[in-house]
Amino acid sequence: MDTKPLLDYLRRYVDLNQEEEVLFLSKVRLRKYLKGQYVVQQGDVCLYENFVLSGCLKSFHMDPEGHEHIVMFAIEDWWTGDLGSFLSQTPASLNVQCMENCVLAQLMYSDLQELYIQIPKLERFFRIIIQKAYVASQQRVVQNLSMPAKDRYLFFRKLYPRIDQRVPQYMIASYLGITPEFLSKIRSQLIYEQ
Amino acid sequence: MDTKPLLDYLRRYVDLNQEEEVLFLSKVRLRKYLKGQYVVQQGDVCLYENFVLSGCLKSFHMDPEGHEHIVMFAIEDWWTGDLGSFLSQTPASLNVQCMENCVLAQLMYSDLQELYIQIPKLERFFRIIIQKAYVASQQRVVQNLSMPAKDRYLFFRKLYPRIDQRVPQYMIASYLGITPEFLSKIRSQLIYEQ
DNA sequence: CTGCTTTCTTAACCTACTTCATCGTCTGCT
DNA sequence: AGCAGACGATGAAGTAGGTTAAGAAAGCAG
Repeated sequence: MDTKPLLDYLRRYVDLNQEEEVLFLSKVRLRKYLKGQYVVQQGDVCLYENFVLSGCLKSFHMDPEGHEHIVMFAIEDWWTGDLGSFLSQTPASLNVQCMENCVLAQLMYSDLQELYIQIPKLERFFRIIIQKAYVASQQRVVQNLSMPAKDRYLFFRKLYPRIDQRVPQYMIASYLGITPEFLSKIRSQLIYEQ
Repeated sequence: MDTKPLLDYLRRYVDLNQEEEVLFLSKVRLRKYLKGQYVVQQGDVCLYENFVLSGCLKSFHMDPEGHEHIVMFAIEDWWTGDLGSFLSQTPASLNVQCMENCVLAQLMYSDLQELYIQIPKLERFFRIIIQKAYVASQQRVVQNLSMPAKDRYLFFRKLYPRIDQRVPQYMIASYLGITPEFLSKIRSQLIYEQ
């Protein structure tokens, strides 16, 4: 498993020379996780920003009653972690857990700070990542306020076609903010409608 | 109306010398808006990041059926605008409208880019602002998924004590994602409970 | 003070969604 | 094979929240 997908991703947003790319990669650490393992735990400081080379993860918040609320999924070519915790180096409010065996490319906070100094262009790169995360989150707020569950589910399928197949239904229900039973009902209704 | 509150805010996060502060302020433009005026309109590119010196604004998304969904409020010492649109200079998905006469300190996108070069420390400042906005947005996602309307309202009152008094109830309802009638029911229930 | 508009409340009825309980199906174990 | 545990489907009954419609308060112009 190599870091080519990460480089490809990087090159989409910022133009580094050979030397800079080597320096960047020297700070990247590959790490394997098994299905079920936690990459970030609620309450801990999120030490790494993680680029998914292979596998599938969920990030979720556990509320005081012990219910999971899935905030996002991540598969190949996505970033994951608790970005808020990572950026401010304060305790995470999210858990990030592997739903399959995963290979992640990890960037440590302190290394990233060094990289910013050595390769200022990277500031731009990470600003874009934060920005995209922010826009996505805000869009999700508006959707949860304005759409009924069925529409949110249809939107979800359009937005993440590859994830819909790969993730158990009750987790999609959690992502949508409804019960698995109701998602089941929505699905059977959608099949009937065709 | 002067820019002291903006300077105070700035100083909380970044340490500028006299010269840098003067340069920063030279790029800031004060502007008055009347009640009802739009600072940003859905579809336009958001040209300014706005610091509220006085007044009260709402940012909301208008859905295809013509319903408003309030994403956030802003009063003195808050930033407002469509941050996603501003950062990427793409069309805004939000409207920002004054609910009272307002005085805003505006920073134009191109001026901010220049400032980043002249005062690199400002990158840090704005990264923190984006970060805070992102964390708040994500927290809102989790809350909308996990809490019933009553709890969300109680949380809202705790988080924005000054805004609760200042904003008509039906807008708070829109922010919470419920109808004004239901908010009224919640409120009378809360009074009864004491 | 009067009348007009905008906001808030109340109440009856309706719907989207939840809860709970049951059953069928598919895994993977040993 | 045979069992256990996870997952999904379905249906009955309950609840959170929406809709509609009417009236009471409250702001504000004349």
